[in-house]
Amino acid sequence: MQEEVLRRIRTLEWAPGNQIPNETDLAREFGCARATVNRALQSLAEAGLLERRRRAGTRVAALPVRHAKLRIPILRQEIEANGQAYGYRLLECETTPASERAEQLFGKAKLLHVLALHFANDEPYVHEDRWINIDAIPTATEVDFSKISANEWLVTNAPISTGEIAFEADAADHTEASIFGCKLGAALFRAERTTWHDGAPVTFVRQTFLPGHRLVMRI
Amino acid sequence: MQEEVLRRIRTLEWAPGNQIPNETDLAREFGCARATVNRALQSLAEAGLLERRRRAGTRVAALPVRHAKLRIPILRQEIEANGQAYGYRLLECETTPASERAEQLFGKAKLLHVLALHFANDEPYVHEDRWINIDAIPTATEVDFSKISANEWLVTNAPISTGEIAFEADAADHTEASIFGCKLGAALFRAERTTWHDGAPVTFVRQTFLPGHRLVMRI
DNA sequence: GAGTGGTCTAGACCACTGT
DNA sequence: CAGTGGTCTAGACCACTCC
Repeated sequence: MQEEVLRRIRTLEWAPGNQIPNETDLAREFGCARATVNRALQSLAEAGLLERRRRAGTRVAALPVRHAKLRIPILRQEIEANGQAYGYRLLECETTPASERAEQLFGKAKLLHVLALHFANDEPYVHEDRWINIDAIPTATEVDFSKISANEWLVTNAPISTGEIAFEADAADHTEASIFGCKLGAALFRAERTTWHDGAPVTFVRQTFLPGHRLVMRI
Repeated sequence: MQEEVLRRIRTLEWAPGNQIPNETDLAREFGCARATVNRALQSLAEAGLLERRRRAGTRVAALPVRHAKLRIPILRQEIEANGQAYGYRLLECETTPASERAEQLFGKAKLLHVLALHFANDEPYVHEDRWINIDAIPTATEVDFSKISANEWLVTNAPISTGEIAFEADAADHTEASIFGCKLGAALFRAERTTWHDGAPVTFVRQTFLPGHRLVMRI
């Protein structure tokens, strides 16, 4: 049923921009209940292939905005899924005044600053620079982040509601060059993630990956 | 209903790894039909917050793999959505033997090679290097890609079933340095997309963004 | 084998919105 | 205001899988 609809879209039998029959008619044609048609079409709409509006009906998306789903695993899982041995080392962990960047986000909140390295087969894989809002998660000060990565601890101990993740390319600074053994200014892949709970920022982390890292998604 | 479940997960009232009541019980508790509970829980499972298995029941994900949805818009839409004027220029378009990289993917297929620039407010925004499998889309040879970008033409004229997109940071080569007015070796953000239809590769495109570009997603 | 989620049906009412 | 999708109910049967 959903596959037949997909086929008609893909073969351009139902061309981009065109309206398709309404749910009741499709239900009759396929000999199934309207609820079944509804689920199938909603799923395709969510995937960006259809555009649905009440009264206006359902159309094949003219410029289908494809959606890719990005799995954001814990780094340990990502590394172990690649068949490599995971390692972790805490570099620095202190309550400290916010950097300029962190202050923009957190304001005057009390912050914990955590620097750490994640290893794959004993090679540096990610350099992590994290700020944690102590006002939002007071128990964070009692954790020994040399034993468990902030990455994993937060996942199970911080109630998180929304977040944003951004990716960019940037030049390696002195620290990163020495960590990854690359040249100063080499192109590195960065991910910056911010999470909020109840409108308050909980943590901001900048993860810098080893040179040559690729982020891959299926469409 | 879904919100109440979400609340219990977020406040750790239902802690990671713990089993939650089954659908029938929840339906009774919330005074709604089981189908309603089912939809709510399935939606949360899709978001990575719950893990569901028949007979074993539903658990709060121990290490919730968060999913971010990446919208992959047509470049024109992306640029215009930023309130900038979209521009496009074809640099080169010819049927040509595959590059080493392209040959890996397409084998001996007949290929069209398209080089183009996308502009935002007359500034170079993306450099696009694309290979199109003519055997898969014969009509591509009849299109004037100086008038419409391959990006937009393919979306409405190529039946696409699956795809993969990868992001990486890379050093600017001579061409890119002169296009974007940056230094040789500067860090640039690249996206490489491959699409297939019926198991055959349709197109491979490498898009290189202007220095400082960020890809942002909500979680 | 029994209990769980997965999926369907048939029907109902509602919310929105284009005409 | 009429037609569309959005969502719910109550019930049924099935598929899987853990015990």
